[in-house]
Amino acid sequence: MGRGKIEIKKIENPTNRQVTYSKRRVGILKKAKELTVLCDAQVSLIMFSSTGKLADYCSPSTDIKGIYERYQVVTGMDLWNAQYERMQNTLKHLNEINQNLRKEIRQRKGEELEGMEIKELRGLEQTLEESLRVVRQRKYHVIATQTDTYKKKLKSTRETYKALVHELEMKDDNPNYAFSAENHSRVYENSIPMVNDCPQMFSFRVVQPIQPNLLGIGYEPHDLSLA
Amino acid sequence: MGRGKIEIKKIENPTNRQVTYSKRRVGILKKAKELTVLCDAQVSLIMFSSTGKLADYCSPSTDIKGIYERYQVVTGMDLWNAQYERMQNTLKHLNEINQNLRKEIRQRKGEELEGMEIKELRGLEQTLEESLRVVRQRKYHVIATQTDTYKKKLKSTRETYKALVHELEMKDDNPNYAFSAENHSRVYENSIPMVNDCPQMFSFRVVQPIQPNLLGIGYEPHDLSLA
DNA sequence: AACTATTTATAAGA
DNA sequence: TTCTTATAAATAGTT
Repeated sequence: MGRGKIEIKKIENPTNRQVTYSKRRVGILKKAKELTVLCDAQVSLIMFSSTGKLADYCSPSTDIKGIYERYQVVTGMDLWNAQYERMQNTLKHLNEINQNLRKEIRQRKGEELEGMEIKELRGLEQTLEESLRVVRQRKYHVIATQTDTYKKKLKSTRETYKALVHELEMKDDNPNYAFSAENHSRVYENSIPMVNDCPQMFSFRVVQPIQPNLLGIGYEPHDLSLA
Repeated sequence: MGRGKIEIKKIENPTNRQVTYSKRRVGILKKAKELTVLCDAQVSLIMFSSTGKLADYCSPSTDIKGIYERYQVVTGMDLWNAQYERMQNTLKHLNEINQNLRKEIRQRKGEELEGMEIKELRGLEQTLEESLRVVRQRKYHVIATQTDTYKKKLKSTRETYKALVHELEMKDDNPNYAFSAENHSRVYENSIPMVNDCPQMFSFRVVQPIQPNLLGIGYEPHDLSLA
């Protein structure tokens, strides 16, 4: 489209090449814009001249980053840089470790034992026996500690109560002993939360368990009896 | 450039728009290629139609990655950050899951029980009891299967041995039974490999435990009892 | 950068 | 989609 037809091959004359680049750059940019507007398309055009000068266009409805990400999604192109690849590998590795950990848990739960040999089964059995021993020991320890705490609290509450009764008796005997009605009620209020602080201590043989969900891990207790 | 001049604004008729997109897409791609060749430029062109279809061109001297990296250098824009951050988050999340899985395993091993309440300890204890039960059951099953297999093999070997002895007795009692000296020696020759085929079957009850190693399964050295 | 002869792209129609 | 064709647009060579 010009005074003469030209062959599509590199223009060897640098000046000529630069002139043609300038003209055609304008042309293609215009085409890109028109395409965007006419056809409601998203277009990204990036050009580097042979001298390294950048010219670009991007549809106003998006940006280079958006185009780039969308391009990645559509083409499935990955490994765009070493870092990405490294992270991809780490991700894969972590996933594998996760799978193995999950498998170990399943086996410790007694699931998925099909492939195991006697040696392994015997080892697992012994590990579970030892674990069970430790858990039981710990449970008894906690129970003992809590019972102890409870006893102390109960004792303390009783003493508060006794003191209170004593105070009331004093007042009955000697009305001048009481400073005010306010003091009285305060002592009563304090004694109640001390009992309610640890409700499970009183109810755990009776009430059905609310699932403890430590770290999202439940061990599914069937009952709460002390064994 | 057509039968009539058109205004550069969105073509509302979808069919028309699609047709125009197809035509102009070809045109602009051609322009990009020509620019690349004629002017020795590096061009990247990415287009998404309004229906989301991708079309792209990239100068053969480079690739999309190269273009975008160069674009980043020139503009100072960071195109990788979004992607990087997303992966970083996934990585973090996976690591958290990993930690939780490890913690669950440790607790199932009876380690790290300090923070657990009675409820949880009781649940864990019951889970371990159940697991232990299943593992034992499985162990017994495997042992039973193996013992059974061994018995069958032993029985089969004994029968082979008996048949052999019987044959030899026949020959001793009635020399005519043998057709020739050659036959004799052949029978003897054959009998030797039959015994040697499975030497452990004969030595099993006599010799001190050379591990039978049926099916490649060995036992834990410290405990071979079935309980 | 401007001009313009010519080629090229493409809008509309089939 | 593809082909055709009249016409608009782009641009090569020139000034």
